[in-house]
Amino acid sequence: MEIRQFKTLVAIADFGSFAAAADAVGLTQSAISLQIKNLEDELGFELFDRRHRPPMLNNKGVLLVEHARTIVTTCDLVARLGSNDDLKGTLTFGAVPTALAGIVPEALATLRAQHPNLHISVKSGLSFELAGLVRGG
Amino acid sequence: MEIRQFKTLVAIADFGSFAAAADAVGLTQSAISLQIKNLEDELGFELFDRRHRPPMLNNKGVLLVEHARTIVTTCDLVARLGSNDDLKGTLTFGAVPTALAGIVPEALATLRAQHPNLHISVKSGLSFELAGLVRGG
DNA sequence: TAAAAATACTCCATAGGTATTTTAT
DNA sequence: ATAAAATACCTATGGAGTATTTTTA
Repeated sequence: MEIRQFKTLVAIADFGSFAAAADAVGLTQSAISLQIKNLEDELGFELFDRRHRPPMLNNKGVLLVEHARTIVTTCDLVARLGSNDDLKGTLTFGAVPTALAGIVPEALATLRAQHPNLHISVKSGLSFELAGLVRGG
Repeated sequence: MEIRQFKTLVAIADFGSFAAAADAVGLTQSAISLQIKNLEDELGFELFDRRHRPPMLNNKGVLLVEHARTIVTTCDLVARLGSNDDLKGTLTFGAVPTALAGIVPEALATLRAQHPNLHISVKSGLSFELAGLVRGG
């Protein structure tokens, strides 16, 4: 289980195909294919329905994407711990209900504690709805 | 940033020293030392106060341990998704006629295929009627 | 002075790339 | 017929081990 695999999985969910995700994360399609295969092998179950092209997330896949988002988000947060320069302005982000009820509150508290001058706005919605909002700016 | 580094970090926090953590995660002390060094290099700040022996978590280190716990916990959760037993019991849900004729049949088929032990009951009705049923339990 | 961590080096596992084949639309 | 994923093969990066040196309690 590697963070890079989770980032890839999230990218696939957000961009709709292995190839598009490859482009998004700056790797080749075959690398993405292998990452997912290895992840599936390690977990012991499939994440995609391969009878479709591009492969479609199955229900366990969808579930896993949510957890992957948690992990990737936390990593991003961690990566920003170094820059002490205080953030200002407004941050808007979306979260699926599972995340909202899960890690978001605590993450929000941490974020607020570290950046008192940052105004935070949270949108709730399902993955595809959020993706739409992002596309629309 | 690697999951293994976060596991190691948590182990150090829990066991009190690099050497003890090495033992806990089944690696050598030098491997632990390198993992932490690489993590610190990537993040751009130190996690430990080296003037103590064993090194002591500094305040950023303590903060990071919390995030590391989030990540490690989520990974453990993910690893257990495979052994998730099938849903049992009864699921009752309502659908408006349009949905009943549209996406419901296929969704139902999928759901039945994935959870053979789940009994599914469907109520038909208009939105406000269904809302009433939900309120009434 | 005795622990624990850091360093130097070596080896090997594996992630990713290129090229190709397979598959679903 | 075409676009996308899977597969095969190769290379190089870096993670972990052993042995040793440095450090602080």
